[in-house]
Amino acid sequence: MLSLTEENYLKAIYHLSEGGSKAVLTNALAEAMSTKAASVTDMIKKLSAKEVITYEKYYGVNVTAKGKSEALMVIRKHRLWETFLVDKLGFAWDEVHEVAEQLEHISSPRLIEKLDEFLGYPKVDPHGDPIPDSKGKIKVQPLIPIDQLPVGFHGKVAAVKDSDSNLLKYLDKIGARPGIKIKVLGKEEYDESMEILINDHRVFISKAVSQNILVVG
Amino acid sequence: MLSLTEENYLKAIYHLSEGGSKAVLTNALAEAMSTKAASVTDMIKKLSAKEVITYEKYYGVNVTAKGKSEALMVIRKHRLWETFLVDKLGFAWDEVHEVAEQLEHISSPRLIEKLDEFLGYPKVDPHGDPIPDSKGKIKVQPLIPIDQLPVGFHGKVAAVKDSDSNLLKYLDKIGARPGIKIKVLGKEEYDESMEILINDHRVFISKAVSQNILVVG
DNA sequence: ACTATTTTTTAGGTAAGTCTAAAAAATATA
DNA sequence: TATATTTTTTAGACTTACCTAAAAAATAGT
Ligand SMILES: [Mn+2]
Ligand SMILES: [Mn+2]
Ligand SMILES: [Mn+2]
Ligand SMILES: [Mn+2]
Repeated sequence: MLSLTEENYLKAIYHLSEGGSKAVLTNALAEAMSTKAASVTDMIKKLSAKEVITYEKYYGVNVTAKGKSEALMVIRKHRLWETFLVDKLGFAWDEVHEVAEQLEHISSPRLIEKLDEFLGYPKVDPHGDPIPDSKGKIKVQPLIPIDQLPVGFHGKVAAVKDSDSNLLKYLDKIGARPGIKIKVLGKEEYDESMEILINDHRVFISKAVSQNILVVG
Repeated sequence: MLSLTEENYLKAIYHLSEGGSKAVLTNALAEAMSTKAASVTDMIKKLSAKEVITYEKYYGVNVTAKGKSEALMVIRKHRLWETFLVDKLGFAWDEVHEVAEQLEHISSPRLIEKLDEFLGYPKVDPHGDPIPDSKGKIKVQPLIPIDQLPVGFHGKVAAVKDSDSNLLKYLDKIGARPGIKIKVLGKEEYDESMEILINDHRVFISKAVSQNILVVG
């Protein structure tokens, strides 16, 4: 149905529309896809013809119900493969994203159901991101980056941003993994750095780090 | 280096050149790729430019050392994935080929080494085909289809042809799997059908079946 | 309200991989 | 050897996904 490229565009549109209720704009999508606005306009016409998005000229695009379902299937595959790579093959969590970007396009409903079963029907991927079930149902929890939390807050790490490999390496080093207890010990107004208690260790982290550690809101 | 399409052409050329020492002809390749001769001519120019084959106009192509190595890596991936699907995910051996055709193009040296380790460094895939090692070394045993064997021969099934899903379903039903003992009980000259002893059962099989069951020559 | 700037779309073009139809080369036949 | 047939290549065209440059629409500034 959708080509590999179309799947990637649709996934990007879905992610950009998460949270915000506004339409996804051409330039934002071009930025996300590392491509040019003209290419985006070409592609959104195709996706619109395939009825996975609605498109109004100059006003951006919205994902349809059909499109959301297809996007969630790609995301399901991505996160199941990441889980496989970490849990079964022993990959580090900072090594899986690029490979999962390829594996998410393998087309075989049977494969993904068998993989899900093999992994024990995981609810979240190695970075704490929820895995949509076979019907496309996803548990959306509002997550808050810890840089926005007050001093004294304590809870558990729910997820981390999985975009940057070097960030993930550092988060792993300080023990900031999903499920780990975390407490905000202090905040520095000047540079928005903070001191946290994690894994029974006091750690100072900059905002560049703290905005990538998420707790349930 | 090579695109998905180029990988598929190269693999087909490699398979067509196996056994025979002659150059692979345009029409044979077109047939194997389910495409037209004109498309093949275009592609072999590209593969020749990338030095994975040598090409002489009107006389066909040959795989270079570099090309053989690249083809064997694709075949290695295909067979490791088939083994994963059967051994770990519980696929039947007639269900894996199409999915492996997709998975063989995933590009990640680390992934394939980890997968090999996870599977316990298998020597053959579910159909008995040898899996090239990480250096591209493959154990080539001369295999003979049992329709060419004399009455009275006994040995073990080494491999089966994995091309047709319905054939594989039937072979599985009569128990013709790699490693199973087999004996030729009788041959009928008229239609080249034969009676074999397999799995302690006498089975009559037509040539269409017997030419797809292979033993070590 | 009228420019100026930014954003988006359109126009036209490229590369990969495919096709059909026609030309060229190789092979088979008489 | 000359002709007929088969095989292969070339020519020209289509689709997908991309690009640059120019036009059009929307937004911002005065
Ligand atoms: Mn990821
Ligand atoms: Mn992830
Ligand atoms: Mn196969
Ligand atoms: Mn096989």
